[in-house]
Amino acid sequence: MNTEDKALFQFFNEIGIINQLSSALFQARLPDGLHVSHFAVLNHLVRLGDGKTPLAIANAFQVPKTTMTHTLAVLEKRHFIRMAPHETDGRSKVVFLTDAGRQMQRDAISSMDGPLRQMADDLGAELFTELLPALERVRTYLDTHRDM
Amino acid sequence: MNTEDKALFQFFNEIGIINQLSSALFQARLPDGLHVSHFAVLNHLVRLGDGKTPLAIANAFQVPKTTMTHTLAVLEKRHFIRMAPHETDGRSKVVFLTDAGRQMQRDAISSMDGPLRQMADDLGAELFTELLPALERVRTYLDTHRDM
DNA sequence: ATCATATAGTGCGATATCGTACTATATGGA
DNA sequence: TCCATATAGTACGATATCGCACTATATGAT
Repeated sequence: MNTEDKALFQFFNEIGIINQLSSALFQARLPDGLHVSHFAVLNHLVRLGDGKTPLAIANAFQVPKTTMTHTLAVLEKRHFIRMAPHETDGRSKVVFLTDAGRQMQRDAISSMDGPLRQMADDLGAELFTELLPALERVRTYLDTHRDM
Repeated sequence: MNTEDKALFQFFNEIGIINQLSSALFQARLPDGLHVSHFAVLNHLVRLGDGKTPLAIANAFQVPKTTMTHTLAVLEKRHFIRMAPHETDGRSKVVFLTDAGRQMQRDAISSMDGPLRQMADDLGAELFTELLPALERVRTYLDTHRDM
């Protein structure tokens, strides 16, 4: 492992730790025992629109479809989403947000408002905005090289 | 949620996705069904030295101590580590790497060599080295503001 | 139209993660 | 010394994640 490799290795190490710390932080703030993975799905549907198939959502998060089946079952039991049969594909389903689901997403977002603002104050929002383009490059690359 | 908050939110979103994608990538390459969390502990002990207590390791990864108990039990069953009583504190233990554990860490490292080099070639190693200082700032901040 | 193959979703079992409660030991003050 | 409190680790149960196998439906070739 040469110097370049070490840098990349350390990069993913930092990513992992930041993910762990920030997830724990968000988790502690989320209302009503909502899990981060549940919020992520609600947020995805709000941002990109609902009516997506379970498989499409699983692919978006790069998790196995069995995992998404479980997550969606929890969200449905809590009445944050509802599942309908797919219009043209009898094998498939489509996922819709309920009013309660949209409300929960808003509540979750605002529950994170405090920590986010604190971080922006302490570290400066530029730090994050400047990192974003590079992170997006890495993310896009990984997304298109899943079988590397 | 204002524009600054949105940038921070998107930042942590990117971090989460990159973590998911890179973990999946590493996981698929790790030898012998080794889990990423197991490798992380072995790697930690190699890099920072063994003889640490389970609690110290749990704190380093910011996971609950019960999680670390489980992880260490798996590593011990596989003979990658051994646990010894603490010299001066009867409540505590210390964790040591075995030769097999050190060997497994080396094998795991080299199993990731291919993808890492590929990424360095495709994206440029500078991309990662330039991001590192900022990421370290964020990580250190989160680490010292766990109860935010 | 038939059939081989691919795809969407689920059931099930294994493992990882985590919260709560418990035991054993340590520590500091009366 | 005695005791209240804090700390290290674990047992146990709940949930999340994931791989494998299965069913139902779709698609494409003949």
